[in-house]
Amino acid sequence: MTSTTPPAAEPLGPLVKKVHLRLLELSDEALAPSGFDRREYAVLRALIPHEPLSQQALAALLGVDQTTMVAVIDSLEAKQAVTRRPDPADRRRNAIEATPAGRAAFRRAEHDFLAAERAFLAPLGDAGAERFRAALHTLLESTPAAPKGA
Amino acid sequence: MTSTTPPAAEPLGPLVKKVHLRLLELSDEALAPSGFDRREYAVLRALIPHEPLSQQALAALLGVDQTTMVAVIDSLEAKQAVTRRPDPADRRRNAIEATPAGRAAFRRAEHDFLAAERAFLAPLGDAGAERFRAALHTLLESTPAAPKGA
DNA sequence: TATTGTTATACTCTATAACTATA
DNA sequence: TATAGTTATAGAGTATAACAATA
Repeated sequence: MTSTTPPAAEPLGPLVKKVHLRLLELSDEALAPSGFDRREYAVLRALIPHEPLSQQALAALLGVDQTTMVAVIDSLEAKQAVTRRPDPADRRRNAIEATPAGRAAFRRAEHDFLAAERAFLAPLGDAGAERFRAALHTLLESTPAAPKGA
Repeated sequence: MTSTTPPAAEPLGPLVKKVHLRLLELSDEALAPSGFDRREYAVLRALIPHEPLSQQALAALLGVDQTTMVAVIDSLEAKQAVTRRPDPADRRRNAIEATPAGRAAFRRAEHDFLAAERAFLAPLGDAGAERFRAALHTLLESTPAAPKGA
């Protein structure tokens, strides 16, 4: 049927959720060769331009719990992608820093990851992809969105 | 390079996730007066145009587990929004049907829900909102996306 | 034997609380 | 006293497995 004006549009929530789930799948696939999972990738991405950072700073940057960050750093340290050492200025803090191998592995992972994103957005065309990204930002900026604690 | 070209765009996954979370908040707020939660609303929405339906049919329509559906129908039945009765044609099945009160409550809930969606999309403008919705559909249709079991 | 609905169980993810060591 | 990191625990949400009734 061509002239179907849908009497009831599909709710936005499930629609966005499906897109999100698909992105999670694509991200997992794209990152698989690197050996990093999504969260490790996100931590490296946040860390590398600003290292060294404390675990607390990383947790705040990514908006995740500190207890979660402990586990991610544990894992990245076991993979020798980052190092933990006491911050000389405040020895309660851990100064997290990427190793050279960690930085190189991240660059490779980022290359694959960005390629997967481009492939995902390709059906929208260049302009459409830009509009889509911009729309997401607009929607987020327009809604204060209680900061989780409130 | 000019100093403003973003060297690394924010990954799409977290961006879409934030939009999704915001939509969940808005949906909860919009549905609060009705007394239905998001899942109950989704079941009523799927049920009412096609009732009666079996629990299995509803679960398949919504892409959720059958065990989850049991709990949702339990809850809707307790609120006297739907009735369970054995399907005469196959007494293993439950024929789920909305009560008149359930249908009326759903219509009110849907009114509030759709208004909340419109308000959320308002910053994009009418055309932008349509493009955004269309982009979501395009992205989903373009990616086969392993059907969860595979 | 297969299927619908049900219950009980396990698993994942995340948040909360309590502990330590530093400040 | 307060803070960074850690650990242990509990909660929400969902999936898996086994069971009863029916086909």
